[in-house]
Amino acid sequence: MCGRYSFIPSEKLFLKYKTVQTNYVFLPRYNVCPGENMPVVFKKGNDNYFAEMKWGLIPFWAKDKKIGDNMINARAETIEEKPSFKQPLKTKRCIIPASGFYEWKREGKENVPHYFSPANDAYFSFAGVYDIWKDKHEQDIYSYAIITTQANEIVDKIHDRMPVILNEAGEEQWLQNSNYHSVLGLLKPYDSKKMQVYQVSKEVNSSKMDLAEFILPQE
DNA sequence: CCAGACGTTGTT
DNA sequence: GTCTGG
DNA sequence: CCAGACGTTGTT
DNA sequence: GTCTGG
Repeated sequence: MCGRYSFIPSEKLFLKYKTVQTNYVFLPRYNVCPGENMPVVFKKGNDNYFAEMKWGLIPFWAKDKKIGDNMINARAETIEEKPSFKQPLKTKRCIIPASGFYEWKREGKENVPHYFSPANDAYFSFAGVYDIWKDKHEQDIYSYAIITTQANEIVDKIHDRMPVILNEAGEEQWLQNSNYHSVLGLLKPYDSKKMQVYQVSKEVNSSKMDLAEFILPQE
């Protein structure tokens, strides 16, 4: 899945993604929810840029932008076949930087949130696709979906799906405007030794709250 | 041919 | 049960 | 992803 | 826009 994540900005972002620096204002976020506007890295020409995009991919041909509410994730296993994702896969690949992500473990009637974060790095690079939709004023609306894959050994204890996370070598390959067949191999579960997990407060379940304590281990 | 969908997740 | 809002 | 709503009328 | 189902 991947329906919530965190994003704690730092100067490292510009170095890591070799982006052209802009006036983009980054705010620390501990509970990013579907539908929100968040920074995403994409390539334009030979340069990488940050752009603010809405989480939930609205296909360029959509008549109603609400279709994007259902497009927060794209399954790696079927992304090539899906009308909403096949064209973005070819020409509109992007990276969503994240400090960590949440997955819920179903325990009877309870949903128990767990937080996954990098063991060493500052950020995860989620593999994503985006699209550009025009609203009634011909304004470009950018939106994105996070690609998911089967869980690795550490995530599998909590949940059976996880976001595709790119390693350093994969990041630039994914953004490059190359034949998409050559990057499909990147859509694999991440090395579980490069991440950690712990249970966190159920307060994160409420999308209305966004507190730094959400990413701390629950005692 | 036209009409209608276009998605993932989890749960049953 | 299913949709909407965050 | 989870939480919360899910409806209409008339009156203030 | 493009595919599927009827």
